[in-house]
Amino acid sequence: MEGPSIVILKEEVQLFNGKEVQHVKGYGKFNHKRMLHKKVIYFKSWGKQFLVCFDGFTLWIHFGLFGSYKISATKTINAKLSLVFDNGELNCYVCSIKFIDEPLDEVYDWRLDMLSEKWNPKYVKQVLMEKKEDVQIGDLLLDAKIFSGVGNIIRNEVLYRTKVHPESLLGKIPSRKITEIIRQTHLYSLDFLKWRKRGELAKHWKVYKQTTCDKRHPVIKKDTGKTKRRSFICETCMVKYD
DNA sequence: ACGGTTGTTAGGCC
DNA sequence: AGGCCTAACAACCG
Repeated sequence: MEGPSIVILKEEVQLFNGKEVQHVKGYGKFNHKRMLHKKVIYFKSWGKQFLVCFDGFTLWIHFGLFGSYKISATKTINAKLSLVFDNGELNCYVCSIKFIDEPLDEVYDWRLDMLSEKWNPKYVKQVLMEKKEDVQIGDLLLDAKIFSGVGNIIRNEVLYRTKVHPESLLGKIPSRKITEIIRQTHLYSLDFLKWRKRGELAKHWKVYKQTTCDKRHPVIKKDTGKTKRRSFICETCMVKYD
């Protein structure tokens, strides 16, 4: 699940805002009692991390590659975590769970969360430029500590939009291009959010899982960089800065 | 039916 | 110390 999907989850659980947890269930090995009979103060997110805030601590949930959730409904598989309220329940499947005891402002820099109102492209660039020059931009876009919320779909589509090859090296990409990439992670995330809500995300993919690009050039599939994640590349349209 | 995957962390090894 | 690698998670889609 990428950042925008977590924002949608946050919107969907608003009916539990301020509500007391009646039961805590699930096979996850964590302290269930910690949430029992406690009130949810609010829900937050930082990139792909979903945060359920209680008085004095936060429940951290990450859905990773296989995770999913249901609200007031269940799947056939067992829930790792189930928070039951008097008006419904949140069921989480195949996710990572932990507690955060520090204040969230000490743990998270909201300037890096592309779907936060505090998102700051200049600051993102500053953090990005502290990285080594020979690192591939494709790898950097998957660094959740820089591009919080970007996943493999957003990464591929942003690189196609900006016409930058994923194997381009940070130190070789023109500064303006870097700024454009950063700006597009934000803009594409907003599009992702809009399209996902309409259930038409895949319809708008230009390269991700495509065999040809907009201009009908072939799109090649390649596992790139240290992250070895699937990249979709139009060798004609995209420039490799190396 | 089975290979691929919208992702991250933990831990071992050098 | 820190980079690099792998396993784990264990569902779902085509």
